[in-house]
Amino acid sequence: MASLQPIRGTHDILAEDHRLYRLVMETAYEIAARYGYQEHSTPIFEFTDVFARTLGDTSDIVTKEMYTFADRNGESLSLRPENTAGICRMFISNGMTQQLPLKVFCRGPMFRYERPQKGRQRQFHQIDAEILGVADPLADIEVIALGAHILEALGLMDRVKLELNTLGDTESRTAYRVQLVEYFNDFRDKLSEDSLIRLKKNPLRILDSKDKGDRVIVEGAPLMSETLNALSEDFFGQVKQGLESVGVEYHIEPHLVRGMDYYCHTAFEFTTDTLGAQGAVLAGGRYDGLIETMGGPRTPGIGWAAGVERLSMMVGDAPEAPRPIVVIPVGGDQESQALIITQRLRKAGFNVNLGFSGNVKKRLNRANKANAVAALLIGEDELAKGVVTLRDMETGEQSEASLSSLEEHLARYR
RNA sequence: GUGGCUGUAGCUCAGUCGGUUAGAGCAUCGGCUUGUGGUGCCGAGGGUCGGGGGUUCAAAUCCCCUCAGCCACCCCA
Repeated sequence: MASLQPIRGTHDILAEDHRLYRLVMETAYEIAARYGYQEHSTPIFEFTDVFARTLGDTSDIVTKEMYTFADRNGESLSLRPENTAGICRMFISNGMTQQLPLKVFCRGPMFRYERPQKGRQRQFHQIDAEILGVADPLADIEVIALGAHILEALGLMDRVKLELNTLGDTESRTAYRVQLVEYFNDFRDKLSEDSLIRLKKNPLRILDSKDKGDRVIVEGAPLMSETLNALSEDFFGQVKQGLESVGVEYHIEPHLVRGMDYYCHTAFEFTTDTLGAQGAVLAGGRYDGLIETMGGPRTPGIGWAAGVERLSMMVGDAPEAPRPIVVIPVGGDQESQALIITQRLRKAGFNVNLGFSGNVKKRLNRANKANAVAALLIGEDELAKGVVTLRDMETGEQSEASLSSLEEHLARYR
């Protein structure tokens, strides 16, 4: 039994879910295309280093959630836990520096070894939008506006809230970090165990803690906004202003930080309270130093990722499956004719199903279950007259349709 | 990695003071209708009671282990 189950945290995506996922992904893709983003794909696995070096050795994703294994050459490989590192690697590998600014749309499966729960699986799917090569806040504004546009198109805006923060540039963040450590050091005996570790490795993340005790302490912590240098403050100001000018509402969330180390300046997250404990629906930020860290030319970047399963859960209902016209040979002798007609109609652009076996009753029954719009009954009598019987499956009305002009008779079922 | 709840037919679920062949609804298949679906009537098939071990004359029911699902912590999309 164990071997016939899918691996924990993975599942088969059946037809209905696929329709829903496609709706989400296609909507996102089409809108991104309007903004000039083109779809790219990177492999679902990379040298482990691609993720380990970029995500930072403090992130949980790298330290305990990656599927890492040695291939037959002993090379350490990992299934991608997110897409940004891969995109930056693609940018460097393909020498795409001449194509800047580069707007990338991606979609595909990601893998994280986590305990599954609502809105969280070990294999899940993300859509992704990134702009490489634009240091200007206009890029931040565009990328966030794109995210908002997609959420709006999916009808989710009323259940989603945009949280916005800045992490500042390196100078501001370093200064802030010093302040934070100083502040939290006074509460060493009161901080949660996790946060004590964070204090050493990545103090900013204490701000994000859900521990009740921590939260009280965090209340009194100094704010990033107080240590921002002029440049960072100006940058953030432009982002906010730009968002206002295009009508994207946001809420400043001073404690919003990012899990990955490579982020700077703008950090944002569209969150919801409709997905249980999983709040983040579409989240991202600016990562100006990332490509350089990987060994590429100094190239700014900003982007976001969104969980397809999470978006789908919020959208709720899957679109209906396409409704076919069903071709039914009345007897065995008409089967070859039925096949020819079926194929002819398919080539003419109709959605057509040829029932595979059984008498008329069975085939009609199956047509009904397939939610057919119409059935074409092809029997001896019909063929003798050069017609088929066209049955509307909604009304039950039947009429004769001449074989020569079948396409016209069926026009309304297209 | 930690904690709570759950696991009986394809699906949703009954069934536990342990006791003969484990039930229902829906779904499936067949018939009433050998050229006509959706509603009706009749009938049939389908279950290692998640898996393993233990207690017992006897286990779906009690105990232990394990796997999986859900939810939460954690983390994040």
